[in-house]
Amino acid sequence: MKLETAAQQLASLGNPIRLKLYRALVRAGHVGCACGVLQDKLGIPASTLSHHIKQLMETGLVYQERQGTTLVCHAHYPAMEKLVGYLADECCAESGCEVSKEKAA
Amino acid sequence: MKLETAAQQLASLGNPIRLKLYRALVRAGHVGCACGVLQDKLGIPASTLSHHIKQLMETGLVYQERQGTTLVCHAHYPAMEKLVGYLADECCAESGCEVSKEKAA
DNA sequence: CCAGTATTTCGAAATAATCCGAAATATCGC
DNA sequence: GCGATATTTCGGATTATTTCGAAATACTGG
Repeated sequence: MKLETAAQQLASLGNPIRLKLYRALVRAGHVGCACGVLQDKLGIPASTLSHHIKQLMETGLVYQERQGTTLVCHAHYPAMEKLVGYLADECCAESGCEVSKEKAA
Repeated sequence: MKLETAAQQLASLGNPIRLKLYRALVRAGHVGCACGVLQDKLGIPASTLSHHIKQLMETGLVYQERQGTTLVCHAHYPAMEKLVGYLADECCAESGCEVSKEKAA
């Protein structure tokens, strides 16, 4: 994974609205969540929400799928796994933290 | 962990220079790395580097410790573990991804 | 306490992000 | 194709981030 890509994904999660939005999608699981529902749930204007969803899609953390007249948003789990892996990758190589202990086990 | 805190930490990692810097510290392990060494390693002006280190310290991902005349920077592993945990927390509750399989095991 | 090295603060310009209303676009069922 | 519903694009004002040189500050060793 490229550092530049990871930085963009982290930046896209580094905004309270987008993080809230992303976590709502993660919680929604594989059925996803419609833009309109997210709008109601988060209580923010449609144009602002659309802007943030777009950013999350550009970094590959979220994708959309049309179902009838609505667009359903999904968290792209593999992308998140890769990102977390990238962060944990070199984690605590020398300090023997929990994460590295789990890796060793 | 507060969403606001997580967002700030993610944002602080969401910049190529800071991510590179942070990963250098992670790789350095418990011995850490002096500001001056980081400056040479990353090849960026001291004032810019200081600015980015400050941001990482404000979010709690990095801390400094004085050793003689130099300031040594350290990655704060527990903060990273909490952040990764926050992201993985609700990950794939319904989709059965790798992470949730590991959690179940 | 002075010289020397290490790091931060200041200042200021360039660039980018955030926000949201209004208008535009997309899709479906009929 | 028309009307209804859903979502995005546009415009632009406001605020925040990034950058780095120069000056200021912090600390140690002697």
